[in-house]
Amino acid sequence: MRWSKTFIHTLRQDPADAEVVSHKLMMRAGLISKVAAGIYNSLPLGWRSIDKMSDIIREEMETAGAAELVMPAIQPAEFWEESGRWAQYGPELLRLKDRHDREFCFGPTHEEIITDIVRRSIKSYKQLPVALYQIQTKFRDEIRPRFGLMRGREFLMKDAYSFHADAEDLDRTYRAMEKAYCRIFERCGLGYTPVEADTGNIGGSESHEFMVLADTGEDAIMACPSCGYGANVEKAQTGSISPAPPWPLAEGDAPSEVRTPEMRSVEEVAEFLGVDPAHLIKTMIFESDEEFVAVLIRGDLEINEVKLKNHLDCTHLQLASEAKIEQITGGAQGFSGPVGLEGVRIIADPTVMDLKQAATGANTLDTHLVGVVPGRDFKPETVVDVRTASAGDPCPSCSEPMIEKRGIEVGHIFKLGSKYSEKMRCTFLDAEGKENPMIMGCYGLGVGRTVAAAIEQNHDDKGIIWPLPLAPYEVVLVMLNSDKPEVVEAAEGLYTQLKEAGFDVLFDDRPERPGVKFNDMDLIGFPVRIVAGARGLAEGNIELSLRSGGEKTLVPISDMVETVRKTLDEIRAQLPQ
RNA sequence: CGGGGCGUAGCUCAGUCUGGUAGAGCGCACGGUUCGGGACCGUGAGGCCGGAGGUUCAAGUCCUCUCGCCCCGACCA
Repeated sequence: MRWSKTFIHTLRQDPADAEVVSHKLMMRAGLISKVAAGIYNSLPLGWRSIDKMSDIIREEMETAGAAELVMPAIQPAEFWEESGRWAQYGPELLRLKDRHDREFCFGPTHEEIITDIVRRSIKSYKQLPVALYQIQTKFRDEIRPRFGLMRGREFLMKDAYSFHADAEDLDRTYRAMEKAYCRIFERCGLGYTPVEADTGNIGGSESHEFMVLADTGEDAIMACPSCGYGANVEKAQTGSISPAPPWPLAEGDAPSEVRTPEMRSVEEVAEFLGVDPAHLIKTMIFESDEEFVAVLIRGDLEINEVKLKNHLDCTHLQLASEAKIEQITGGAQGFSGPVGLEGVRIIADPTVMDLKQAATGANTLDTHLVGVVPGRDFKPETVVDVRTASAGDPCPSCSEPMIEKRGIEVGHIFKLGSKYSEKMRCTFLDAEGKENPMIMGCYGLGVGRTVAAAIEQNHDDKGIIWPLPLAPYEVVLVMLNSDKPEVVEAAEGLYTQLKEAGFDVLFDDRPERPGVKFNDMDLIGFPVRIVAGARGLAEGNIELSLRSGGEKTLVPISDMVETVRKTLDEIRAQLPQ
């Protein structure tokens, strides 16, 4: 392709509305442009990278035994009503009506449709398993889209679904998908880590996320350097947390009230009372779908809302407002406690119940209770792990301290079980002639997000440094001094040769000044650069260099095709095939 | 939805506090000089100052309402 014939428009400055580096660079390099919040054009250059990403995904999906299909973006509400998600899904689901007033949605995911497809055709265990995938545009009306392709509302996703006669068979496909995902990210040259994950509102039993490691990642990951355990903080377990230090105050038969004016934070209260923050019972009032709950955690720890949400099995969960807290506890925010608290369920983290003596809010303004004994002075309805893991906590499998990393969730695989197949009666007859719901898995991968993550991980202050497999063009041929006929002749000739040799090459044939061309070349980040200019050609040479670094080499024009081939082979040799 | 910020030329921004007839740099067009790391000189085109109301002799600037965009939180590929 010739630069003059395609559509590449780079920006000199960072766009005002871009914050993270991948977003800035994708805009500046002319890969994407914005249409509305979270909605982007994929421009020719950007689309080439996305297309290459898609092809890698296709190859690995086929290897994993999945067949490609495409389902509609617009889906009738009836399927969603069948699965129960029409009511469950919040405003994130874009709902629309056709001219006959029939209800539809723009698909945020395709469990319902795929389940319908499979239930129509598959009737016997002999026809299982089935695995299907598509690469298709999704729409999720995210509360807050951000960071360009990192979290768009409209985005390209690969979603695969598998159907099985039993859990063991699902496990085989799940492992095959896990492996396919690893290969996809490895082939792109990305640093990633699979982690245990929460299933969110997709549902199911087991789930892993694939995280591309990047400081700008939106997700926190707890990882164990010694045994390799890794989990999203939302999901992360910990080994046993060290107990609170010995209680430094006198022990009584009942809690006693202490005035603590204006002291709302754990630190303030602990210091004032002369106890450790770990001696405090932090009491948080949450509002879920239909009720309020009081959640207790040790003062030095944090509540994990995802764990709590899963325990409560609710779709919405938020901290109660100040007014509600006063109404429920009878005291002001910051002075809540479990002693004498009635009318709400009390849920306690095990670390709270381990306390021998504790201090907590008295449900009265400016007052705390000390000498509180869990089990004696209050009894929670349930004791369950609702703690957020943090760096330094012991690993749940080997007890070594864990570290925290940040990552971009580029893939997420789930064991769905029979959640959808039961509701939608997607069943098969087993060898005994008995009807069973199929066991399902689903496997998502953000295509554009992975490309954005690749940039996040591969750039310098001049621009993108594409991993070869995702580069919009593997090779750029830059023609300098286009006013000199001998240069034009040589560059045109070389371009023809490179094309005929089958290389993925872009020919920068613009009559721009050298500085402009060099800067664009660095910004876009083509892996292999060939520069043809009067200076080198005077000696019969053309320059070759790599975006990733290293020296420029002078290559006789007649050897260039062979040199490019060798260079590309060397780069490819570094990547898994 | 809660909190914060921003909408002025194609892009990045000044001008808004203190009201007085619209600015810069880049880009674009034309002419000239340049030509291996975003050149220089000259000339020029380009604006309903996001939109609607209001206050005022006068509004980009003050007030009210709206729409859009960005950032922090809850959601997620």
